[in-house]
Amino acid sequence: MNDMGTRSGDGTVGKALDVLDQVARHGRPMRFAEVLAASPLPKATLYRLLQTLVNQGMLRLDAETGAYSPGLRLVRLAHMAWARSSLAPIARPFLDELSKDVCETIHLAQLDRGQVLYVDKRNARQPIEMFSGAGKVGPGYCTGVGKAMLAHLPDEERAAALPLQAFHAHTGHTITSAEALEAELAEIRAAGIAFDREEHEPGIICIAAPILSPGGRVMGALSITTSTDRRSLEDLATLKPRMIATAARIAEAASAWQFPDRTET
Amino acid sequence: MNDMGTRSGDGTVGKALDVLDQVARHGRPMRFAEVLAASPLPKATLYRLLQTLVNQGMLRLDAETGAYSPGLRLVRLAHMAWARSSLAPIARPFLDELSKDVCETIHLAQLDRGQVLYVDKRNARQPIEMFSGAGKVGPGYCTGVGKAMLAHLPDEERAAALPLQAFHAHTGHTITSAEALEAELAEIRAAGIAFDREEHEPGIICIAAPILSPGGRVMGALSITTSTDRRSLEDLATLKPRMIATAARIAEAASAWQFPDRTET
DNA sequence: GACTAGGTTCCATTATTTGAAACTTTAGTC
DNA sequence: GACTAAAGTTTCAAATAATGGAACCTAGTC
Repeated sequence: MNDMGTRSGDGTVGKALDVLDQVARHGRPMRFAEVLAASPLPKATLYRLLQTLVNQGMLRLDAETGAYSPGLRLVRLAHMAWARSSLAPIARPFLDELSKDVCETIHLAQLDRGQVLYVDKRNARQPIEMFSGAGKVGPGYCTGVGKAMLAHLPDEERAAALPLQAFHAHTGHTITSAEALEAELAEIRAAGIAFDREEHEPGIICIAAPILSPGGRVMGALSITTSTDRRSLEDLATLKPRMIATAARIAEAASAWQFPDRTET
Repeated sequence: MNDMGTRSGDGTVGKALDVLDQVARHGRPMRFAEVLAASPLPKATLYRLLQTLVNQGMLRLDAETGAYSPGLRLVRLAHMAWARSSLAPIARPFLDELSKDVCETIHLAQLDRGQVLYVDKRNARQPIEMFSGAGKVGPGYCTGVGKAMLAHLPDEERAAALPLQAFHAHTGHTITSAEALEAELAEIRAAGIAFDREEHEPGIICIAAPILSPGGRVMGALSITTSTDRRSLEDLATLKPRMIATAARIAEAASAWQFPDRTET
């Protein structure tokens, strides 16, 4: 039972996926030398790994520039992941309804290794942009959905997730220590709702509710985001019952979809 | 020399990705025994591979049921793949414009191992369903976009792609042999446009144009789909100039976007 | 309570990965 | 255009990690 960093260590496959992540995370195509510089692996090893990944369609190697970018096979795989392992398909009707009522940006998120993974989104007015929402990642410690989810994690998992937070001070309101975050999470747990008080971006606030399974496990969270010049925090707070109710309905739909009847372990 | 199926053979990583595909392709969560039955790998090997994939977040193992489903890490990775390696972000404004003009379903697709991978979509009227389009796969030999892309593939790649086609007779109009398809592709190449004449679904027709790079390489294709009771094929054919023009503009935008900057220290 | 099928672990064997170094190609410079 | 540095590719013996048959659990069944 080592399990120290939860990350790499799973042999060749782990290394290959690390490389894949590396290339995917980087904002633009990477040349071999760039990947090499960013990786602890020796030249030859990296070279063969990249070759394999390209061969498998997980990476694309531009013939002209010799640069690597994430491959389309990922898109294919993710479609299934999103359609089957995320809350998005289940939550869709509820988000639609909520979106029609409050004309603000709505996010549906899940937790992935301590980070917020947005799986669906409704914009205030515009037609929905496709992947622009789904797949995007955000910090856990300074977003409404992130804190809502972290707050309701079992102690053990929360303890594992906190060290993964960057605690970068995006604004003057950002929580920048694990201790302060723990205190905030306790409050959130008690209140049943979380707020983002301009902790991620100045002028941007949000209210977020966790989506909890009947057994009390966090499945995800949803949030309504707005800006300080449109609404106040107090104003947002009035949406609390609405949020809680929607979260509950999503949770219900999700567990109904899972298996007819099954509570905790 | 070997290269028999272009597939697996890349050592452990290849095997792991095969397993991942297996689980993702399957419509619902798979128990260990199911995966085992569908895989050539021996029990112990498969077991460790699945463990690794779960550990890496590529698969999710439901603690209650012991069933595997695609993991959320894929969604995260795919977001980057879609945003950076697909035509979708570049083509978006052009699709929007086209969508506003002709009120029909529009698809943007790319080729992935001989299959059609839809990367974006505009519905006739409804708000866009998110992943419903992006990530979905379809057959190459009996869709407009599929044929448009196959037609413009370099000989060598086309020869590699044809054997991957299923040639299943979805309707009475489906092309069911490689020879017939080759003939059709030649025509498409000459005409510069492709049609789906109820080859995939009865009553559904479409017009599709390839998106070709300045160098003549296929980058993707776009299509307008409708049903026989709304429009005729002749009617659709009138959209040809519009399709070609839009495809050209997307190609232009894409090649302009290709190499924004070059070397770096 | 014995049986069976699904799931997990063991461990000697073997194949695969490894990585320093040599080599080839490409891009940059004088 | 020859020279040089950097990037990219291949080699090969050593070492590590993957393999898979079989034994071992565990939970559900008759």
